[in-house]
Amino acid sequence: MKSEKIKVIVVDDHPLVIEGLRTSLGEDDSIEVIKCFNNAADLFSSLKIIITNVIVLDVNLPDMNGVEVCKKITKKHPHIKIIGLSTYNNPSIVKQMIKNGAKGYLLKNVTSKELVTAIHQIHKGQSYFSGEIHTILADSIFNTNAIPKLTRREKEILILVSEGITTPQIAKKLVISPLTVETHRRNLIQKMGVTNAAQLVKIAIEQKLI
Amino acid sequence: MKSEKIKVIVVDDHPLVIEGLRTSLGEDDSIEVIKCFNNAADLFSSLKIIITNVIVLDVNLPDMNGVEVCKKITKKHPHIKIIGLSTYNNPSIVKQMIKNGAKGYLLKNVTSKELVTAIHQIHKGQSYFSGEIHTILADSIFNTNAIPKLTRREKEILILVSEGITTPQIAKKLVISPLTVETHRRNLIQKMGVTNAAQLVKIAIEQKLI
DNA sequence: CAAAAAATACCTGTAAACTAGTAGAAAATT
DNA sequence: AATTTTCTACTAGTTTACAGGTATTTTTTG
Repeated sequence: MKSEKIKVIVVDDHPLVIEGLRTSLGEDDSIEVIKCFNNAADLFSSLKIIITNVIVLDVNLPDMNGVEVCKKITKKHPHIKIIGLSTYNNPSIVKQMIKNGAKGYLLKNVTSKELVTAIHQIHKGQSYFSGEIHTILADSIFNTNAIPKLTRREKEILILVSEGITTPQIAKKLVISPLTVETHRRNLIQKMGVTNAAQLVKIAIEQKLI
Repeated sequence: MKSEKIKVIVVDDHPLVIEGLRTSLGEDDSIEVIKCFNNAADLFSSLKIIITNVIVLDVNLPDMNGVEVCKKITKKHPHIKIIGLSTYNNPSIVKQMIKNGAKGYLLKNVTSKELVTAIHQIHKGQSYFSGEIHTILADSIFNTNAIPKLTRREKEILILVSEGITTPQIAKKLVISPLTVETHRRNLIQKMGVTNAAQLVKIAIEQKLI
C-alpha cells in the first residue's frame, strides 16, 4: 500500500512553467501539486490555511525577493521544505537561499525527472542540488567570499553612480555634502573589493544589487 | 468543419517550459505541437524534413544566439512564422529579433491564453507583441537609438575598463600609449551616449556587450 | 588598388575620482 | 538606556578621467 502523497506548492510567475510543473509532477503518483501561485503575496495568504510538505519556489518573483520569501517561509513554517528554482546560477543568491533555509536548489533547465527525484529526496529530510549548483557550493567552501552588506544610502548612491551621475551632482540631488558622497563611494569601493566605479558597477550588476 | 491545424514547433532549453507549452497549446483544438527541441542544432536538422507553420523560439538557447537562429530560419524557411520568447525584455534583443524576421515577441510571463491568441494571429499573417514589448517598440520609433557598433579594440578596452583596470595599466597590458587608450575610452563613451565609465559599464552590460 | 574605417598617438586643460585618516550626529538595534 | 551602525562632514594630496581638437599609420573593405 502506498503512503500518503507528498503535498507540493508551486510558486512561479511564469504560467508556462507552472503548467509544466503541474503536468510533470502530476505524472508521479506519490506527488500531489495542491496549489500554484504567481506571486509571494498570494502564497503567504494561503499558507495561513493550507498545509504543505514542499514548496517549489522560483527565486525571481514580481512582488518579493526570493531570498526574503525563503526567509519568511522558514521562519513561520519551519517544517516546510523549500526547493529554489532559477534560470541563472548566481552564486550569491544560491548561497543566500541555502542560508535562509532552502533544502534544495535547481536550475530551470532541469528535467522533470530530476525535479521529482529532488522532491522525494528533500521530503525524506535530505538535500538536493543540481550539478551546477553543487559546483558553486564546493567552490564556496574554499572561497569564503561573504556577500558584502550595503546600507540603504550606499545602495542609493550606487544606483546613481551607475547612471553616470557625478559626485557633485549626487550631492545636490540628495542635498548632502559632496564630501559625504565621496565617503559613501569610498566605502562602496572598499566593501565590494573593487578598484574604481566602473568595476563597482560591473560587480554590483553581477551580484544583482542594481 | 474545422480547417487544418496550425503546426507549431517549440524550441526552449527548459524542459519545464516545453512541458508547459505542450500542455497549454494542446488544449487548443486548432493548434498542434508537432515537435519540441532543446537546442538550435536539433531544430535545424529537423527543419530539413519537417514542415511547420509556426516556431515558438526561446531566445536564450545553449548552443546558439537567438537572433542568429531567427536569422537563419527566416533565410532558409521564409514561410515559417517565428514568435520570440524570453524572460527579460532586453530592448536591443527584441529589436534585433524583429529585424531578423520574428513576427511576434512575448515575455515568458504570458498566460497560455495569450500565447494561443498570438499563434493564431501570427498564423493569419499579422503580428503580435505583448504589452511590455509594445512599449519598447513604441519608444524606439522616436528614440532611434541604433545599437552602436564597437570595434574589436574598443570591445577589448571596454572589458578591461569594466574590470577596474586604469588607463595606464591598460596601456601597459596592450603595449600601446596611454593616450591611445584615452582615445578609445572617449570614443566608447561617445558611441554609447553615456557620461562616464561607470555608466558605460552599466549600459554595456544591459546591451549584452560584456 | 583606392577609399573607408580603425588603431595609433599627441596636446592642453579642467573636473572628477580615488586614497587615507578623523570624527561628531543621527538612527537603528539590542 | 546603552551600544552599534549608519550617515554625515571635513582636510589634504595624488591620480585618473573626461573634453576637444588634430593627425599619422595600419587594416579592412568595396
